[in-house]
Amino acid sequence: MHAALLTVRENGLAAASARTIAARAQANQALIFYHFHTVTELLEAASNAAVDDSVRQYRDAFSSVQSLPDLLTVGRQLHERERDNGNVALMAQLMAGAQHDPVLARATQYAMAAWTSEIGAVLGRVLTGSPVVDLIDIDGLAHVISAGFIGIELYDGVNTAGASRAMSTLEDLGQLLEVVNDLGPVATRAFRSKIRTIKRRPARS
Amino acid sequence: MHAALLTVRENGLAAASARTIAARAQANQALIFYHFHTVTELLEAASNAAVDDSVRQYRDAFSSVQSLPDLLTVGRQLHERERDNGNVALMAQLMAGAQHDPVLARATQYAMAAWTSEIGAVLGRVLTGSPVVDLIDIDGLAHVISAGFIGIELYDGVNTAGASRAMSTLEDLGQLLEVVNDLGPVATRAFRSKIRTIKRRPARS
DNA sequence: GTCTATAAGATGATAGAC
DNA sequence: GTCTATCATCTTATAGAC
Repeated sequence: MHAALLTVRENGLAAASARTIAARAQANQALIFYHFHTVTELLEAASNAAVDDSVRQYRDAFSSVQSLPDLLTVGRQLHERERDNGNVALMAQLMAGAQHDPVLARATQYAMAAWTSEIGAVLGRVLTGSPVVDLIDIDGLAHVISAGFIGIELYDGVNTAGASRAMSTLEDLGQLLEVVNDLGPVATRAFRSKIRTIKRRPARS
Repeated sequence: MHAALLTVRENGLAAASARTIAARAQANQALIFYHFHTVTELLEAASNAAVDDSVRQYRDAFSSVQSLPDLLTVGRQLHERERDNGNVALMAQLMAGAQHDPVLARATQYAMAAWTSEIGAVLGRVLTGSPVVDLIDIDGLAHVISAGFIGIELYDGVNTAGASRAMSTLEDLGQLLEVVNDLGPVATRAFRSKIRTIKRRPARS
């Protein structure tokens, strides 16, 4: 399972054949089919275990978050570590393969559900009572963040400078929420009333 | 070229072999190598042509955009059409493959540069003078939007409900910019001063 | 559980006839 | 430019010895 994840992280899903993975593990190719039936089921088992492990590692950091600036700090640390150890690239590869493979689809559903529920819980705790929740759906925001990280990671492999700029801007958007969150009572009232006029004329179709 | 794009869109990059593409075009497999040298170079040529075509189609709509609400409307229409015709899924597949293939990397660089420069130009026109540019880098925002669409499209193949929620929230974030943009003079001043205090304590490492 | 051997097929790419 | 035929290699997956 370790060799399977290493292969996808370093060489991509296309290179993750039974023979390549087995060679990396110094094991026999036939063992993969004996233990996991198919290569994709091996990837699923390995991904699920890795996700459980990563999420468990961040549970403490998440539960200590009490404010939006806290969350931005912890979120940045988490993303940097997960990106550096290749887990985001791994997820991106699996998700691309998942578009046409039901087993990989199940694996990525599991991973995304695990992360978005964690992120959503923290966001909910930090943003309750904030004027931004009048406009922004918390659960939707958790999905945007998770999916956005995947997109930016893929972009990073193609245009590193552009991706790092995108990451900075994503953090700036978090700071924008922070600014709105901390407006004084007068500005907050103006903000809320402006939201109402926009909601009366929704841009969504 | 048409058959190549259809294959990637409908069956994924893993299925885009010379034989599969040629069969779809009712052509001979060997012709691909005669005309394009390799399969990935065929994909590059096809993708570049498709991107040029799509961008040209939207140039008029983009140039008519004069306000942020305009942009959100045009942006939503553009994304819906590009998603429905499979161009976003195509880009996502190519970008995933681009992580470990220099030719596909070149193709996706071309595509992303074409889109982000268009989006960045409109954003710049619409947001100049707005208080949000004190905090948000326009070019970075264009990259976030492009990469974000890719991520959400991949997520859509795995969790349709979650992805549609993410898309709605992305639009709500656009509306948040609109709200901030349209605050009265008093609230705008409060907003700008709050940005300054946050920038003095930057969250970025 | 782990190995060898092998089936049965797909793949990129080329040589050479037309 | 287009075709057939082919090579060498890789693929998943299984049968059967140990």
